[in-house]
Amino acid sequence: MSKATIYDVAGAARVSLATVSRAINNPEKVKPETRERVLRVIEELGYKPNAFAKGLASRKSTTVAVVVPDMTRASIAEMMNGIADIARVYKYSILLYVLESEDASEEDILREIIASQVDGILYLNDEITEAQYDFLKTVKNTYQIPVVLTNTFFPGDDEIPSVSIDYERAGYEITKKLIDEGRKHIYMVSTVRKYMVNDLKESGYLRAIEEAKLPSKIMRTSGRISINTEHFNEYFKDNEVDGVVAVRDSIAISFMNVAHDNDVKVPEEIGVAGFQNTKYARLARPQLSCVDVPIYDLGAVGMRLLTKLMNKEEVVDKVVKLPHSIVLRKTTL
Amino acid sequence: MSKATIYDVAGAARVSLATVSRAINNPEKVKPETRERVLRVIEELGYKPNAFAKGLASRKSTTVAVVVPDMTRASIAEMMNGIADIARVYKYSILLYVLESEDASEEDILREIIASQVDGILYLNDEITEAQYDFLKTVKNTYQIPVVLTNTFFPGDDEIPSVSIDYERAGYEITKKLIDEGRKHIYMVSTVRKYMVNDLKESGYLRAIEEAKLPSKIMRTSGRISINTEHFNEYFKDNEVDGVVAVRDSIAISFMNVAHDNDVKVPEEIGVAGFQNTKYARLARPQLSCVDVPIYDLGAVGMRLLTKLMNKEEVVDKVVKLPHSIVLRKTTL
DNA sequence: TTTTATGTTGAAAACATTTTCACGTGTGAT
DNA sequence: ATCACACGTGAAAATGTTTTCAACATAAAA
Repeated sequence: MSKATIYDVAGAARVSLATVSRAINNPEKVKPETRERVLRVIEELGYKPNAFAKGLASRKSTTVAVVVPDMTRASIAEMMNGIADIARVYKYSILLYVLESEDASEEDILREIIASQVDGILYLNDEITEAQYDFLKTVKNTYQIPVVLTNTFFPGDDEIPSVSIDYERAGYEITKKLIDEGRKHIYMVSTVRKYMVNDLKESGYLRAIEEAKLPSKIMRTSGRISINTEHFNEYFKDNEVDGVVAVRDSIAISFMNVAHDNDVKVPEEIGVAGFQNTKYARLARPQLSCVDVPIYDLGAVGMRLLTKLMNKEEVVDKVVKLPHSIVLRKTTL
Repeated sequence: MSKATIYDVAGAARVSLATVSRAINNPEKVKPETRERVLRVIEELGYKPNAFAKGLASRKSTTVAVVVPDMTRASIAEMMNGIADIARVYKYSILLYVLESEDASEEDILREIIASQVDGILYLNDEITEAQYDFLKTVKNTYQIPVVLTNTFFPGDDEIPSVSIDYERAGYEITKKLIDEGRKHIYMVSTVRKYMVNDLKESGYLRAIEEAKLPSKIMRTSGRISINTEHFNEYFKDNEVDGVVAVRDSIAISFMNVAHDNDVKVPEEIGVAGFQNTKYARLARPQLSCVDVPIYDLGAVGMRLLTKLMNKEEVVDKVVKLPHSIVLRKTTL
């Protein structure tokens, strides 16, 4: 019952351990005839190499660690799909580390990851502090483990490869769209907590607004729906608004719902746009215009890049920006 | 630089390998004084036991495999959070296996999982065929690896422990709610593809409908939004409907949007309810009434159950049903 | 004082592979 | 005929732990 070992296979195939190992890992180094025989025995016995012994002896794990802040975010889940698909084709297993909400002794987790002997690390946080980045660099350098950042990057440094999109430009473009519709009071709704990617979206917004010599206004909100609602209601009392770019689809929709309750028409009186193109965007009424972020691809390309690094293939572009697009639906003119 | 081994620690602390190992794993078996010394050296050297060697020697991995069909589903991601939290407290690592969309040679994946020497398997599919279930049983029995099903179960067999909710009752209750509002033409919107959990929701619906001697009607739709829309529009032409229970929040919302386009008022003319209580439900306008499924808990409890099994603790309830609730918002009276 | 039990430690075996090295054996070049 | 070389194979070392067993010291019991 309990698992067959390489000894069993060697015995049954009347060869040495070395040959069995080679038949599996370097098929070209063993005579076709013998290989056949070994493979047949392997099949019969249902033999599968023990991953621990293999990892120990070869000092390779064919496993990558994927570090995520919180699975719940729609973007993370979709990225995981991309990662998993590519991981499968390159035969890597995925060790998943979900960071603890706050206290997050991240260094400890990284140490644990190192102890687990992964061949590479995929880091999926949409925010990264300088300290974290530096620590990742030391991990990379002292342990020689490739690391790639997905959906973030560290501005002004490309030591750690990254794949993301040009959020600044996306922010610019979507804002520009509202400007071109003739809107004059366009707000950006961002988050209280500072995320690097949201910062970039804000800069893009600002660039477009300044270029058009319009007044800029950034409104910060928590992610919580009920709080948002109150918050937005205040705004409708006190301000005139005819356009909103939100950093997330869900925030845009929240806002739109409040607009509706205040009897202002979308998109006639106010144009609304979000970021990401999640399922929310199509379920909203009216359907939401937004920046489409190729989330799945972000994951897939990130993983692919990591495989190259792990194989010590040469990579030309260490910081890759995937193309985004603007999808226009019913919340803009 | 490169990782310190147990030898380095033993050398520096002037003890044998065995003592170092014990200081880590069975602290009570080593004199406090020596233990101190060893631990200090470990700290200094930044020593972390090599996971492979450890796994090989102990024949334990403190790793569980989590098998999921598709990360994108909102429920899966949230369950992962619960799983990860519990895994962390019990010091288990998570090896993630995302099943390939279709061809899914599931047996192969399970073999791979076994080779990877995990201590337990958490299976998160919302559907399970008899063949799959049988295979899981043989895995469990021949390899002695505990398996637990999360958010599914196999009716009429409790050999493999499971944690889910009573979908039949939930279906009954939510339908009953619409009936109690005086609605007479209540439809259930389910999926074309047969999922076990959806079957259960349907039975619950049918039980309530029959009890009230009302006509029953189950409408099947794909999950795709654009197709749904067309489909639902047809219904509005040909049928009278005053209530809808959908098997997923997103389907309920799709339906509601179509209702809106056909100028029928929710909840006055038609009551709508969904399942899950995802973020969609609160973002919808009007906010969706639905069955609240404790997704996070499903994951957490499933993982906890698995830890018990792995530690060979006795478990009293092999099939656990978590409590659900009905959350009433604005799409019902 | 001798025996017995208890607590602390080290030596060595076990875990299941990969990989290095050396050894034939046959083949083409000199 | 000899040399060089490639090919196919096996023996054994190496990988870094845990665990069993025995040894030793010390304390308690007789």
